[in-house]
Amino acid sequence: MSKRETITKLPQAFYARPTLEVAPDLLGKYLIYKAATGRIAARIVEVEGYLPVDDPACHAARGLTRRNRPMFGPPGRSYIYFIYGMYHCLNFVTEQDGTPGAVLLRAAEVVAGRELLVFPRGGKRTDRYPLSGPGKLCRAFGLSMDQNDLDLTGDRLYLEDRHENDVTIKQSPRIGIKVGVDHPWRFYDANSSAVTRPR
DNA sequence: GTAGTGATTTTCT
DNA sequence: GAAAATCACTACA
Repeated sequence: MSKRETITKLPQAFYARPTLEVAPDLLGKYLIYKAATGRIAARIVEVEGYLPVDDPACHAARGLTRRNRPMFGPPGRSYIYFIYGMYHCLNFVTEQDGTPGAVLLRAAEVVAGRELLVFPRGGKRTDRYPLSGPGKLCRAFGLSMDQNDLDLTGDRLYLEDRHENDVTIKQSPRIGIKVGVDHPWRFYDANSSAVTRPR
């Protein structure tokens, strides 16, 4: 306990900012999820921003739909969608209420609750299995549509600020999209080995 | 080691 | 009916 070790839950005001300000700030923060079986904590190392304007890759680019409705709501909530018939992706809603914007969580390092994670092939080789990818991450956490539109200032799913400053932030184009690739809105911690590997 | 493709279902046109 | 903010497996060098 040398320095300040105050751990604070990120307030709604943290999310109520432009997406491109929130996204890099998320690196080095900790994601806490209280599952039915216990508590999981992971350090965020890779995210992508999806903006309300000038972003054809954003789900909200074509207006409000049933799926992207949480993005149009108030900030500080979760937005989870199902894709490719088998994977879920977790986002944090940003911007003001009524303005669609979100940050996709792409990769994290588990620091607590590793034994609670769900892995492919029935849970073999759980050691050192990286949460490198949005689909993997949600599967490991057991996230599904049941956790969609949760309040991130609540107790079930939230982020902690542990005041880490040893994050080397880099940015690059986003991954897995076909339009809007020219926007470098992916942010990651260059010190982490859990970030998505380039193809 | 890299490259290519099947899986599988929700959502929107 | 087609596409989707992905992953893991298979084939081949």
